Amino acid sequence: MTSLPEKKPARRRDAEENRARIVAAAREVYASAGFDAPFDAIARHAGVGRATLYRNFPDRFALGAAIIEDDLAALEAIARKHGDRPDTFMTLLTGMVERHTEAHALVPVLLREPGAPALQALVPRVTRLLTAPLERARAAGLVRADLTLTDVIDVLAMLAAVLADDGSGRSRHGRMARALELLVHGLVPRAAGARVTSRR
Amino acid sequence: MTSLPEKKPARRRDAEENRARIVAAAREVYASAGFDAPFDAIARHAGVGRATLYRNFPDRFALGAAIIEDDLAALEAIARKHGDRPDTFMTLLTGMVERHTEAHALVPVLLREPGAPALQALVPRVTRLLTAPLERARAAGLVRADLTLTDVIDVLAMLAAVLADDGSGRSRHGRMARALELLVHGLVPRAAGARVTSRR
DNA sequence: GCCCAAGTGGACACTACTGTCCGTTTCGGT
DNA sequence: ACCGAAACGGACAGTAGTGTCCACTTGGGC
Repeated sequence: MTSLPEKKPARRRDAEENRARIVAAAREVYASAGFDAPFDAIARHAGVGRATLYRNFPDRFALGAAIIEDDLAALEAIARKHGDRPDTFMTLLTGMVERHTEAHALVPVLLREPGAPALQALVPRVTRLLTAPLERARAAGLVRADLTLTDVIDVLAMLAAVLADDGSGRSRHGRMARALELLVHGLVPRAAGARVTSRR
Repeated sequence: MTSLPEKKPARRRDAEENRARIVAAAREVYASAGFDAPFDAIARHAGVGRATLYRNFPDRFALGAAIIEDDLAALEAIARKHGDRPDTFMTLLTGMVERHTEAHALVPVLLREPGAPALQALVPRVTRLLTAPLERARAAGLVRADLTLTDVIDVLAMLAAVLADDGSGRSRHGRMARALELLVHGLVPRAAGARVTSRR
């Protein structure tokens, strides 16, 4: 069903270029103005008309999906390259922080969008990317034994939360790195017996 | 300057009631529809006209500030009650999770809003609430020695991030508690030497 | 019980964004 | 170089939210 070679009607070169420019522009605009940024602003920033944008991406979710797909591909490449090593999981986590995080931060934000069919299609791919590395990291004792995939999604959401500019002048990268550090090692000292006494 | 007793022009009873109803409604609407929820929806949910809402709160930030002020007062009471105990800091953190978190979650979200004069006025109050307990917790070794106030604000933002409904059916409370647990104890096992090798 | 100031909420004009339509331009095969 | 198809982008009408105005209602001092 996916192997029909005669399915390509041959895209025009300029159309392909425009598509790429739009995705790049969307990256920047989403990063600076948030995911709710006016569609129009993205078109203007990309130097195309709004109609062109709509022709390529029916709605903002499709556009978000395109961005995420790029990043997902990059992360999958990292995972492939690192193979079965038990620290692949941590590498993926830090990889998201390392290579500037606006777009990756969309992953958790968008995955929990209810009415976004284009995005739900990506969920299994994210699952596939993370499941095996997480399992191996757990087996090797690099992460706590009770850490689930759901936890990881939430962790990504938490990391995304510190992306918003707080006017403190600290770079996004610096804040992300610090947040990851806090998350990985926890708020309490390693040796301390402090615990969360949420109910007696 | 604040001690003029003749400054009260005597509010009317029904006006006071409406104001309270609006704040309560805003709590629910913000929680379920997010901080960007239409002002109109809040008015309708409170059973008042939009003009009444605007008369009480010139913009959504003033309304947000009113909500936060309530919660802040509650947390200040907790802090006062716990006095100098070194675990007051953790109690404040868990307190936010315990007593349903929609509104408290606004704290970090709103504190980093750039154009929100009504909110910036609350910053020193938040600072005052947290500084001493944090210091005492650090001194007692209950939290890591390098934990700063800025970190704590980011932690609050991170906790807020898991409030968004993810459709998983897990309760907000449950997710918050889990997120706090992860944050407090970290992703790596207590004994493990795993570290974030973000740059070699 | 009366009256006026305080308070109310529906109506209105305004703005920002959305999504589509259509006349014009550009690509690429011949 | 020519031509048809593909792609473009400005223009347009529709919609949702905002903030204000004003004729009407209500509380509370007298």
